Formats: sequence, C-alpha cells, structure tokens
Amino acid sequence: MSSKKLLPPKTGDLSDWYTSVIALADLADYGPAKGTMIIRPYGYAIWERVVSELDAEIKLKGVDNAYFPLFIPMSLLQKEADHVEGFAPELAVVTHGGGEELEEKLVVRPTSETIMYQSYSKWVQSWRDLPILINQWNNVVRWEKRTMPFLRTSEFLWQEGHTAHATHSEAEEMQMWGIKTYAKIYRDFFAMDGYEGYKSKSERFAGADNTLTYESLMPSGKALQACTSHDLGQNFSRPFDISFQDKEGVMQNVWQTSWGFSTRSIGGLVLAHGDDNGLRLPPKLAPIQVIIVPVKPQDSGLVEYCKKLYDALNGQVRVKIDMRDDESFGYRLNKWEVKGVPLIFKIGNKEAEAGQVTAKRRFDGIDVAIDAS
RNA sequence: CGGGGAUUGGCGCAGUUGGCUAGCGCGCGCGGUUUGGGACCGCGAGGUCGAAGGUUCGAGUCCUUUAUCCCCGACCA
Repeated sequence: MSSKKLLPPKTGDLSDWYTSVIALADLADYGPAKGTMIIRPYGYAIWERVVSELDAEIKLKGVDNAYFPLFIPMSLLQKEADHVEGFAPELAVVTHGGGEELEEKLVVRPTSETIMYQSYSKWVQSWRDLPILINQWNNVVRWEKRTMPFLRTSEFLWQEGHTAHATHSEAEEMQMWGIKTYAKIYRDFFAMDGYEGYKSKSERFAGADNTLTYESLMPSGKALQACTSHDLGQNFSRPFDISFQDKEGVMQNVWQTSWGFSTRSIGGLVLAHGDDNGLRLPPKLAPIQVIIVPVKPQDSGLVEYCKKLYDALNGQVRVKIDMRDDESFGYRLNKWEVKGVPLIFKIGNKEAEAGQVTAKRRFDGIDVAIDAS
C-alpha cells in the first residue's frame, strides 16, 4: 500500500518531470552516443500514428514519397552559401570509409535540399516537368550542443517535403498548404492549439526567403517551434541550375518550397498534455485507446467477461487487456495512467454481475459507469 | 561553446582519516500468502567500482592522464 510517487510533480522542475515521464511511460531511452535517443515501441507507436495521418494528407495533395541518400558530398552542400553557413556548426562529417581517408568528405544530411535539388536539376527541362512534388520520411542529423529527448536530439525522424514550381505564386500556395496542413494535424490529432506566422529574418531557415511556423505555447512559458514551411524562392534553383523552358520558350529558374514535421512533435505532446500522473494521450494518437484491467486476472469468470468486452471493441478501437497477475490492481492502474491511455476499464465482480464497466477517463480522472451491452 | 554535476549489479544510490569476503533500495528469478488505486513473507541470482597509468604491504577511497553522460545558459525541427 505504498503511496510513494515515482513521478515528480509537473509544477516543480519541469525538465525533471519531462525526462521522468519519457522514461516511466516507456516512450524512449537515451542512446549510448551523446544526444541520441532510442524510441521504444510505445513511443514509436505514437509516431506511427502521426506518420499515417500526415502521410495521408501529403498523398492527398498529390505529393509522392521517395528516398534520397543519407550521405551528401561536401561540395554539394556548399553550393548555396547561406544554407551551408547556417548548418556548418552542426554537421556530422564522415572523413573515413573502408579504412581509408575519403577524397571528398561526406556530410550526414542535416536536411536534404542540396542532394535532392541536384536531381531536380536533371529532372526538369520543360514546363511540362513541373511541378515536382516529392516528400521523404527519413532521419537527419544535427550536432546540437544541448539536447533533450524528442524536443532536440542529435538525430531525429521527420518528413521533408520538397517542391519545385513554375511560378512564385504557385510555390507560395504550396508553402501555405504546408503550414495549414501541419496546423490541422496539430489541432485535430495532437489537440494542440498554436500560432501560425512568419519567422523573423534571424530565425528563418538558412537559405529561405521566408519561413512559416506553427508555434505552440508550452507550460514553461516558452513557445515550441512545432514545424516549419519555407519559401525557398530561387535561392537553390540558381546555384543548382534547376531551370526549364516555359511555354514561350524562355529559360526560367523554378520556385521552390520545403516543409518539415518531426518527432519533436511528440515532445510537445508530452509537455502540453501531461500531468502529475504522467502522460495523457489524445485518443486519435493513443496506441492503446482502451485498456481493460481485471481486478483479479486469476478469476476465470472475470477474465471471460473481459474477453467478451475485448471482442466487442476490437476492430473499432485500439484495445488491450492487462492480464498480468503478478502486479496488484492498483499498480496496473497507475502503470496505464502514466502511459496516458485515454480510457481504463476497471473490471471486477461488481461490473461483471451488473453487466457494466467502470471507465476511468484519463483526461479528467473521472470514473464513469457504462452499460456493456 | 561556457558553467556545474556525475560515472560503483538492470535502475537509483551509500561506501568515514586508504584496511577484512564492496553494501542498501527498487527491479529480476523461484515458492507461498494476497488482490476494488503503486501488497507481503521466505529463498536466490547478479557488480571488481568508466578507462589507462602511478603511489602503497594494501586503492572504490590518494595522484596523473583520459573517455563519456546528464543538467543549466547562448544557437537550432
């Protein structure tokens, strides 16, 4: 009957609370190399939910997925001056391969503009080749000085969309679509409101004419840059020579955009919705939406009742039964609370006899009796 | 990059002015009693103390070198 709290209060040291929740909810571990993170199955399941929703939106817009290499030759990265200057301090560079020093150093991609646009320059000849609408889901590396799980890690997962258009207005429309889509995902799936707007000149993406951002307020009082969408103008199409003949036969450079949404969003989710009892997940992103917890997993009658509930729900919602009989009832309840499961079904003889369930709502902590029929 | 802290079983820690077989809690395994909000008893497995070198009869404790991680600030999805 111990009442000791394993989790420090959210209102205390927020950073302490944050890292504790990440660990206790089995979202992630620290990797052995500085600033790296191991995303555990439960944390990855949340990301998979995000990927599946955002990917559907991207495809709906007519953007195709592709994959470009992890390694970028140094010379390629250096083609756009602002871009290389912006990223130089945080590059991971490969100097050796196969036991020998490389003729040309390779950069582990911090973002893929350069390596993708080299291809774009080959693929675009005519106005008929436009627009190019390509997205990729991948990992990128930025050697950050200061790191924090999900919010800022040396390596992170994201999607990066890269488009090329015949006109600036078309590119602007695309950039706007990017931030609107992200905002929609944040509002509808993360249940996180935020502010859409332009970044100041000093904060905009290295190589962009302007950057649209969606920023959400965190409990620390700081805004989290949740995702960005850039108007690249012709800053890359000129050095990379991405040009085409328009309908009048005039050579022109393309207008480009890029936009990204990363695993940082999971960190924002934890910060925005977590409480003193741990994580609270919005149902649309929760890997498990309903957890059925029998008071006595040894009681075969009770288990049978739970399985009937499970069968009725399975397929409609993401549901699991917690059958561990070596953990006390209270321990199991707290375990799922920390993990942020939206609904916890507490099932004992009382419920089985009445044909009901007692559902604990994670978001407000209230017990509700529901008829099981 | 600047400032702090740390490194001892899986995790969190203790280990005095150097001294016996390196401890404790949690977790883990086995057995039993329990089970409506983080249960309990018994038995048990598991570490050579971040790394390298040195001082000493003797080093987790002292010295030198070194590696790594975490936290706090300025910069970034």
